[in-house]
Amino acid sequence: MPELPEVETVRRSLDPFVVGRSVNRVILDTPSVWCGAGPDAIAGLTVTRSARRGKYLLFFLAPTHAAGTAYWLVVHLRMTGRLTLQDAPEPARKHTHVRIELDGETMPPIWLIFQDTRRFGRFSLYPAQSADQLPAALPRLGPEPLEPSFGAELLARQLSGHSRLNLKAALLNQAIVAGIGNIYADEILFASRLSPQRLAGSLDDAETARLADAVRSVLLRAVDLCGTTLKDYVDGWNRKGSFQHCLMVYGRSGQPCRRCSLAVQKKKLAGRSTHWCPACQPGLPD
DNA sequence: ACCTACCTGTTT
DNA sequence: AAACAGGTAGGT
Repeated sequence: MPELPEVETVRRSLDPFVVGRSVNRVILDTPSVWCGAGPDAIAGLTVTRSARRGKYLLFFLAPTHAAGTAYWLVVHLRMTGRLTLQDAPEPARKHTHVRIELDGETMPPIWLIFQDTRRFGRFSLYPAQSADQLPAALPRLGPEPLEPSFGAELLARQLSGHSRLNLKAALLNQAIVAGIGNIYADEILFASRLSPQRLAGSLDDAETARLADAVRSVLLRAVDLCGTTLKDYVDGWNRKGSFQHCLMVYGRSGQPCRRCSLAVQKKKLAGRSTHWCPACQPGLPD
């Protein structure tokens, strides 16, 4: 489900409703989804901030007493995870794994519910220094593509150690750029007019600039449209995204390219299904 | 730089 | 029955 635009949309939808509330209790229906410090550690702590790094969603949990320990709660939704809010207590359903009751001082309690059909998603809890310093335990992640500092120069630097990697694999590599997954990698390459088979080391300056621009523009537009709902993805209030109506190549194999009408191709690359237009994205012969 | 495993559900 | 699905960790 969730690439950067979807995770950012979930974060924005949850933030105003969870920040300022404290954890009443945590019900861990599926213990295997929880890593690091145990869920009991956050009882009584207050959510003071949400953040996102790549596809990771983070909540800072501050103690009410100065002597207490603060934590980062780090959530990764992987393929089919959903993090939603419910006004009423929600009984555990088939794929419910975590339920957190949050209390506001004057507001009635609200429930943060984690559901995940495939059970790939994870909650990780780490003792924290400060809300300004993200947990060091996150895997090595490349730059945030929506930060102002991201551009052709930074992308070229990130790609420089991977000249023999094809562009599809490069965009999927979270250590090169954080947050891009299978849908947006294909859409970014289409917008760049670059073949997914091109090698990272083969780009000239103009091509690198086009790629960097497309990374930003595609992800920004997808955030504006609240992400892509193919099947499972919804935001914190069960609302679907609408970027699925804007897809140019992903999921369109055999259909005419929306720019030139030639049939969109599909093949497995970097272990993932990859969609591209052979006319708009000329590259190596197959 | 690749492969498989992790899971369940849906599509071919 | 087999392939496939928004992702990543861990193996070779």
